[in-house]
Amino acid sequence: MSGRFRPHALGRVPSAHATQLLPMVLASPLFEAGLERRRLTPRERQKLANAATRLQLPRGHIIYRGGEPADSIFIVGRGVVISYAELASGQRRVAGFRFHADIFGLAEDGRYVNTTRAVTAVTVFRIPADAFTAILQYDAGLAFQFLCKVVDVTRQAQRKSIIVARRDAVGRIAMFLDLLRQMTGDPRASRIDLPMTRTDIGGFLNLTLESVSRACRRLAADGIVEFEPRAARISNRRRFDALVANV
Amino acid sequence: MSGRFRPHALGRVPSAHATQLLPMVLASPLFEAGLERRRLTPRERQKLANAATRLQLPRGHIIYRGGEPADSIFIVGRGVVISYAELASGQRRVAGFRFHADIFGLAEDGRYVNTTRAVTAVTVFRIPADAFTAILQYDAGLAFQFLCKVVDVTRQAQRKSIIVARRDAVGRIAMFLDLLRQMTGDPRASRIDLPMTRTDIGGFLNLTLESVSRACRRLAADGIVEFEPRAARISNRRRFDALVANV
DNA sequence: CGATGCATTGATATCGGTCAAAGATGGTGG
DNA sequence: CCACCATCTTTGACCGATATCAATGCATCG
Repeated sequence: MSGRFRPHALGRVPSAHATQLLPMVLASPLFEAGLERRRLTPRERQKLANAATRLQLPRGHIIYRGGEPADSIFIVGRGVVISYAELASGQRRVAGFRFHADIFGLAEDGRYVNTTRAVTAVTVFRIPADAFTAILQYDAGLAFQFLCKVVDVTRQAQRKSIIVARRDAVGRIAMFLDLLRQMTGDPRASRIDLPMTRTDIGGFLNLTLESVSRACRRLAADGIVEFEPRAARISNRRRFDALVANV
Repeated sequence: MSGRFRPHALGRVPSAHATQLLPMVLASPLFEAGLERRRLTPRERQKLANAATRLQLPRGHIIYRGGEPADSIFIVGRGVVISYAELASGQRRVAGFRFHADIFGLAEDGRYVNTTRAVTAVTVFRIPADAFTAILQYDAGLAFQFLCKVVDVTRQAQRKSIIVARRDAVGRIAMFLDLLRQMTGDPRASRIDLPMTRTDIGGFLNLTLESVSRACRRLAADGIVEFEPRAARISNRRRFDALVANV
């Protein structure tokens, strides 16, 4: 989707939050031609580490709330973080989950958009927005890494919109598991970590927690996915893939 | 949502572009001071016009299909364009609608992601991607305009996700009308153009065309919105706003 | 070991999907 | 200018799936 020419719509954008602009720039045809795979060098890693504060947070800890002034960006070191908007009705629209090496804390109009909470005990690195901007300006390599990250944001937003468009709860759960598998580990792995609650999953998929529970039980009853306390295991790959592809 | 560090996910992107544009964006005064409203100057307009081809297309014309090699970007001059993905099932997931001055034709891996079609008779301007890139690199003003546009993309994607999360068809239609009003005209106007079909609206809202029709009729029966052939008129502002806000 | 949050299961109601058919609209060509 | 045809819209009947309300079971952590 695309709006009209409305420069003022940007509002006041502190420099750090300019980073939000970049994903779209990258998604544009300008950059369509080619980048090879690349990893952080020790030097780049060190640069980031110097600017960062390491935080150890317990499960359930609120990292920031939507609407608060945004002065830092965060990178997940270990654990899982959930990002959600709280609606007037009290319902929570879950925007997504953040895993190892994911960046979060992008802002709009100088304030955080969503609330983020530690799903598990987590280690996160906090980097002041201005320091982060400064690093990116003088380190093309890091800037590039960052661009890769934010492009992923749009990609996953698209994927989410396709998942939620499905009507059947079972299909949504299957696609959700598939999404998690792709984000957190080996895309061909059969075991998938599920540290979040049914409520959180429901918030992401627009389902009630009861529907999530029933859909999971049905997948188990049909011999497609086994559920362990905080994980899922695909027991029938063929039927699982068929379910996921059935869009 | 944010993915993991997967540089290769971008596909093949010439590093030259990424490294040049990023510092430029970050270094620009835009992100230091906040931005005031700004319009295309005659010179900027001329620059774009020189690079563009003007196309007159009839209603229903397919501008490009998802998967085709992407070599140009487009700007809507007059009329409305729809952007959608065709799923394996034959269903269409409508990503959004493009109006006057909207840019579309963003690509992934060198190919268009969605299919775009003229909802009405349209005038669109086609600009080769490389020419467009060149202009942006040497014209910070235009680059800024472009950034404003693409920021709008994320903003609207978020809004769509909230709309689709609603369960009631009537509420979704109301929010959709509200969205259209904000995009196409005076946000306080009571009359809203509706050039797209019920099927197209349903594709956007994840509803069948019958459900769209019923929801519209219900809004009419309740005296909240009147529907004319290709437009809607809000007859009870208070109740309409309450419906929209009831998220 | 008790308490608290989370998951499961059941009964019922509601809402949108599906199938079907008729009605309105707009565009085209005679 | 009018008639016809294609497309879009409205309306109805029925069904199925999920939300909702309610209660029980289960694990995890002090």
